[in-house]
Amino acid sequence: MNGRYRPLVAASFFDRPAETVARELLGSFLVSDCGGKRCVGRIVETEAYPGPHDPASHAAAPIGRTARNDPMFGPPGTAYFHLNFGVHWCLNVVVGPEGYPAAVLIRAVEPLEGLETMRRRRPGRTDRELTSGPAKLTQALAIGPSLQRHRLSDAPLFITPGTKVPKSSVARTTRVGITKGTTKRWRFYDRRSGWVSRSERPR
DNA sequence: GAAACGATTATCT
DNA sequence: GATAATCGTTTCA
Repeated sequence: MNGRYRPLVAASFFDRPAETVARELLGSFLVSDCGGKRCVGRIVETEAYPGPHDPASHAAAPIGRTARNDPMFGPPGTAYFHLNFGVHWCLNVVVGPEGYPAAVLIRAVEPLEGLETMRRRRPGRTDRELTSGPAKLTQALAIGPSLQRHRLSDAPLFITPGTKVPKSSVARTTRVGITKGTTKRWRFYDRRSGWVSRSERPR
């Protein structure tokens, strides 16, 4: 059961350009029942990786389709988990038509429900540090590559409409931590939230 | 505070 | 063999 949260309609919402989905995902709720405890976060920061023309994408044109990026070619509304620096798992939502590699990275959420469980999973952290980064939130929600290609309309990990972020509160910047495609402003966040990862790393 | 840096491993050249 | 869509600790001001 999905409890009191109603799943998004996957096809219509996610089968659109990554930039559009990244902006509109702000304010949605990410619900995880993994590990037997319900944890809910409001999505406050995202990044778009819109296709093969994006040199920063794991599916950039020179790379093509490989074992690692294959989930990005899957149907819209499914999960793509990738490992970063050998240690951190990050969650992406696959968007656009099946067969076309595009995704939205979920960079930060604001804890709404299951705070005690998240604190137990990330001991010694302040509440702000629970979910204010792409690999922090996967730890707090106890999610990872066992959910590779999982449909994000189904338990135990799904996205629901949540509360809409007004246009005036949406900030748009360049993406964080990449070395290619650094001029594109494909990062979106809710400027009212205290859970946004501020790390804009200079190059 | 801000900035530097090491961890740790799959993936691609 | 180099690199990477990060995090957490240490170091310095």
